[in-house]
Amino acid sequence: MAAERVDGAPTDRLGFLLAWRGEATSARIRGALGVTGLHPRHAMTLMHLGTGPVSQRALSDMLEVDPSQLVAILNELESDGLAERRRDPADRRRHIVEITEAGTAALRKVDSALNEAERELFAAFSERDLASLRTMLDWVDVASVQHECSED
Amino acid sequence: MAAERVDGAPTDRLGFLLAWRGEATSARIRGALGVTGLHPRHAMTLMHLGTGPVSQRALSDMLEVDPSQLVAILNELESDGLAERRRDPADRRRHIVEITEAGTAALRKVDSALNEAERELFAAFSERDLASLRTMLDWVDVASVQHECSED
DNA sequence: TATTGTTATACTCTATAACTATA
DNA sequence: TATAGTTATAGAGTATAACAATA
Repeated sequence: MAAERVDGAPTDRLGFLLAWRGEATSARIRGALGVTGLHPRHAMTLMHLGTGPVSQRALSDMLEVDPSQLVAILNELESDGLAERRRDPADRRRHIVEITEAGTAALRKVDSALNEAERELFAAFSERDLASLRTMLDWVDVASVQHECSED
Repeated sequence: MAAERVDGAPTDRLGFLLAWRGEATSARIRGALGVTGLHPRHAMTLMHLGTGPVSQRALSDMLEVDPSQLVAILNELESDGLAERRRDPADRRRHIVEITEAGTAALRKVDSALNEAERELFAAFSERDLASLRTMLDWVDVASVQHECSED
C-alpha cells in the first residue's frame, strides 16, 4: 500500500488543460461571432447555410440542435431577412432553407471576425506549429466519450 | 475585389477544432467524475478541498462559481458526510471548509477515474507528444478572451 | 461601511412530448 | 404508419439582488 497518490487539485492534468483551453477558445469564438451583431447560434446557422440550401432536418443535424430549437433560430433569421424558408415541391412536408443576399453579407462579416479571432488565438504559432497542433488534436480519443453524468 | 472568400461551413478552422476537442474532453472528464457517484461539481469541489481547508470565498474563487451556488454544493457534500463547515474563530463571518475521511476516500476514486480517462484520451500520445501538446496549449492566447456576446 | 455566507428570484438553455400536415 | 416541422411545457443551470451576522 504505497503509491496511488491523491492529487487534490485539478492542476497538472493535461485533460483539464485541454478542456480549459478549448472552453476559452470557444468563448473567444463566441465573442467574435457576437460582435458581428448576431447571436452565435445564428452566425453558426448562417455558416452552414453558406454551403447551400438544406432542409431543416439536415440543418438541425449539422448544428446538433433539436429541430424544435431550430424553429426559433430560423424565425429570427427570417424576420431579419438573413434566411428564407420555402416548401419543397417534391415533398411538401419539408422546408428548404436558403441564405439571402443580406445573409451572405452578414456571413462575410462573421467569416472575417473568425479569421481575426484565430489570428489572435494562434499568434504565437508558426505554420509548422499550427499543422502539428491540428494533427495532435486529431489524435485525442474523442470516441471514448460515451459516458454521461449520474446523480449525486 | 478578388479574394476574401466566405467559408460557409465551420470546417477546417483550427479554432473550432480546438473548441470541439476541448468540449469532448470536458465531456469525457465529466463522465469520469460522474461514474464515481458524484456530480461533477461535487467532485471538483472535493479536488480543491484535497489541498487543505479553505474559506467558502476562496473556494468559490477556485471553482469559479458564485458563492451563492457554492452554498448548495457544500450543503450536499456535508449531508453526504464528505466535507464539513466550521466557523473561523479568528473571523466569525467565515466558514472554514474541510474534507472528511469519507471525502478523501471519494476523492481517491475520483482521482483514479481521472487517471483512467486521461489514459484513454491520450492513448495515442508518446511522452514527448504529451509534452509537446501541453506546450502548444500554453501558447494559445487565451488572454484575448474578453469579448462577450451581444444580442441579435 | 464592507465582507461572508445565505436566501430568493428571474432568466437562459435544453430536453421532451404532443400536435399538424403531409407522405 | 412514419416523417418534417411546430408548439408548449418542464427542468437544469446560472446570474443577480437582497438579507443577516460579523467585522
